[in-house]
Amino acid sequence: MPISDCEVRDPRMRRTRQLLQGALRTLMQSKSFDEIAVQDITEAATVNRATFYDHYTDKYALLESMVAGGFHQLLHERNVSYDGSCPAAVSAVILATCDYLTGTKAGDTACQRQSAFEPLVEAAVTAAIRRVLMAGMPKSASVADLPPEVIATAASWAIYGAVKEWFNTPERPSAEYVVPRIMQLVLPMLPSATSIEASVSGHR
Amino acid sequence: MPISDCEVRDPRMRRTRQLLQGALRTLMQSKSFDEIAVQDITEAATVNRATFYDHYTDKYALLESMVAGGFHQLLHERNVSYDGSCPAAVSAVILATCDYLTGTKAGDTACQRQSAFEPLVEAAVTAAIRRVLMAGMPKSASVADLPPEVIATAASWAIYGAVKEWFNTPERPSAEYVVPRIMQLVLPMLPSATSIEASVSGHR
DNA sequence: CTATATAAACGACATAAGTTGTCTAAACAT
DNA sequence: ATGTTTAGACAACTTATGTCGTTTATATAG
Repeated sequence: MPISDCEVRDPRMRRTRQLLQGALRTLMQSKSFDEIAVQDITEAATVNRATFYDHYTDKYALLESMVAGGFHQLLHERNVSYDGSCPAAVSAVILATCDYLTGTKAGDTACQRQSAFEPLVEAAVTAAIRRVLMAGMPKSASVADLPPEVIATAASWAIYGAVKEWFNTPERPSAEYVVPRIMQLVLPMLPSATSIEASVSGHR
Repeated sequence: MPISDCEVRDPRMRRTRQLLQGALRTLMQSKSFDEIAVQDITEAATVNRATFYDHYTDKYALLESMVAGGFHQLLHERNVSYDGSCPAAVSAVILATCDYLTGTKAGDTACQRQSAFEPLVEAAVTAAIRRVLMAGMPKSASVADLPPEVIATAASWAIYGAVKEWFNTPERPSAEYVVPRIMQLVLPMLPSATSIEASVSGHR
């Protein structure tokens, strides 16, 4: 039973996990994810195949941890703190999701383009988005008599779904164009937005 | 290369595919999906293992086609026509999604409970929801200057995400309770809802 | 009813996935 | 510095995956 990726004290574990992640990263530049065997990864990482299973249950788990890590880093680079105010954070998260899919940030994320639509990756990304939304949400907030968890999940999936569809659009407009529009689409779902809506009471 | 599931003329193909689906259904009542090998499925279906690959590329493809079929049937039982008016259809779809996850309708769907959260299944369900939403959406409609495809995807993901989170809630309320609330959460995303909101201009 | 085509059965094969147990080496506390 | 703890290397093994070619049975058209 492999151990969680974050908070790995032992430098040996850090080392091998980084080797494995780096190997997968490299391999994904030439092959698609499901063409890559565990053996390929371990060979590229100069790590024994059995060792792989000491860290991840399978190659999907490795991919998932890479994605989660990459996305979190992307958020961090954009200074999206987990306790930021909601509307600004939402905008940043949407933009980060766009960047993540398009792979604007070379290096870390470029390789993930091909596998971006693997359902497992999607699950990892929505989970990351959800975490941000939950953090930026007033505790025990409810929009339609629904608990914050439900709202956060729905909103995170909506964001990812919208960005994904945008990404798939041929001749898609720029991220700068869609981000505010997706935000407009999603904001009504979020508690702070409702209060804004209530206070303004007549918009545009 | 296996052929699409719908419109299979040859009764031999129908037979074997039904056997395979039934076998997976049965097996999933005792094992979780990833504990099931292709060999297990074919043995239970009294079908040669090689034959399996004449129909599905792998066990995930089989699962996906089962899910899509089951969900569509569930919608059909609820008389959700693909050209129905939006608000009513949305409510029905949300309810159908709840039913699908809880497996209220025994037989077809009960077995899928355990694997309901497999990302691949989720992708199949959201795709099915999206199809309904797209059908019930005025062509070339746009909410926030976004194309209907983006809206439909975002909404379908939001619906599934909300229902999923509700389903995971310990001591969750009844489906009858959440459905209208999830609807309230999601409707602002949809074109017909915006017009309603605009006309009412002061809710509740 | 017969001929054709098409699907399933079957066996065999190569490759990949996981598992297990032992031994070695690196980390870290005292 | 030393001993205990824990991770990695390695080999061997079991099981599962996916493919191929041939043979047999069934469906359907004429």
